[in-house]
Amino acid sequence: VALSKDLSREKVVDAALAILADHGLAALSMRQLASTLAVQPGALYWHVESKQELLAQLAERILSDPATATPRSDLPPDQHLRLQALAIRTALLAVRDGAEVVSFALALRPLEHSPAAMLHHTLATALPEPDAAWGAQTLAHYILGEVAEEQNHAELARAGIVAGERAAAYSTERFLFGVQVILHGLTDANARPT
Amino acid sequence: VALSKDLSREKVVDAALAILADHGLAALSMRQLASTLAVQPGALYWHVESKQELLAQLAERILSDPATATPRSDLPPDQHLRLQALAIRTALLAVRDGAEVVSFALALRPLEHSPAAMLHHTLATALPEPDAAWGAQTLAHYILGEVAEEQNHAELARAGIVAGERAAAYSTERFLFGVQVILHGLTDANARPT
DNA sequence: ACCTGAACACCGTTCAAGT
DNA sequence: ACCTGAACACCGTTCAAGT
Repeated sequence: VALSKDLSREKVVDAALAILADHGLAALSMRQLASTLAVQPGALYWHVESKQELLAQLAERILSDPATATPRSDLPPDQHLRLQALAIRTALLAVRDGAEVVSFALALRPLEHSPAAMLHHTLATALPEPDAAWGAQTLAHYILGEVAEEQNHAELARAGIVAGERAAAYSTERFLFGVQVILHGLTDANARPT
Repeated sequence: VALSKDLSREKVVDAALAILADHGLAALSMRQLASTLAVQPGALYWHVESKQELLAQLAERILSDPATATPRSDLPPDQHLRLQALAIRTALLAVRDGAEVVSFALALRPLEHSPAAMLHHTLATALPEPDAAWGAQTLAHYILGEVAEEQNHAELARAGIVAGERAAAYSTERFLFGVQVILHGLTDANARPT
């Protein structure tokens, strides 16, 4: 993407994000990344500690969009949460294997704008603890799981390993059904196990 | 594990499961598997089509336990579902990286005993379609997401990449909270988006 | 300070050739 | 029918040496 020399951490992450978006996680190797930047593989390690850390950087980038573009907070909490969930899903879908990269990064270390933290911010205005925190985690799991399945399926279809199938199977409607189920289950005090 | 020659598909899967359970997914390479079986790497490909297919076989093994040991069905559906969810979680936790292997396999191809199908069988006795089917998927995502996070964290802690932390963070109680939220949200007709 | 060149220790998969 | 030997085309990471 940037064919000139003089690497920087930013250029490395930019180029990596471009490879991820265009060709997916399987195509994102340190060696391929180096060749895109017209540089030897070892040069990358001056700017980034490891491939794991690079993936964490990519996850921050992917999540920075829905984190900044937060919808107007004058809405009732449940509507606000639906918009947030949709915004997170859209951001993950915008990059090939986005959900897998974010899931991996979340396991690796806390992220600046984790989905659970974003949702918790809103959920805390409507629920007591620990319901708000646990509910945010449950919602975040659902979002990442749903998108990861959708994208995994898309990757395998692209590789010709599974049938292409109808695109309607993973519709926004279905996604919102799950969000609605979780939100409805949360907004009842009896949800806590006794 | 089986040091004698005369390979078979079963012996290959057995040995692979042993490596997975003992050392995790990162240690499960075809070459390492071959050396465990005292055989050349190429020999494996006579008995299994690819590493992907081998992982799918492992997923079937992991899930065969909670699928057969189905709890008595004379219970009310919600109690039955809680026991099923716990049984699936236990089976996934029994093998290192179990949730990740099952998630990958589910993306690859339909499994004999997929968590969603097992849960759907019970859920269909209490809900109309498509609520039962979508609800089963939502629950399955939650279970896999919860256990995957727990296991990913454990793997990274084992590698010394993240702090060990208190084990109480991922307790059964927290898991059941999420299950309860989803079940409660499902058992209301208003859960469907309008 | 930043990058090259070259190596180390690995991968999954294929396939002629042997038995 | 089943396995070996050897290759093909890759990996992530390190590190002396250059500029």
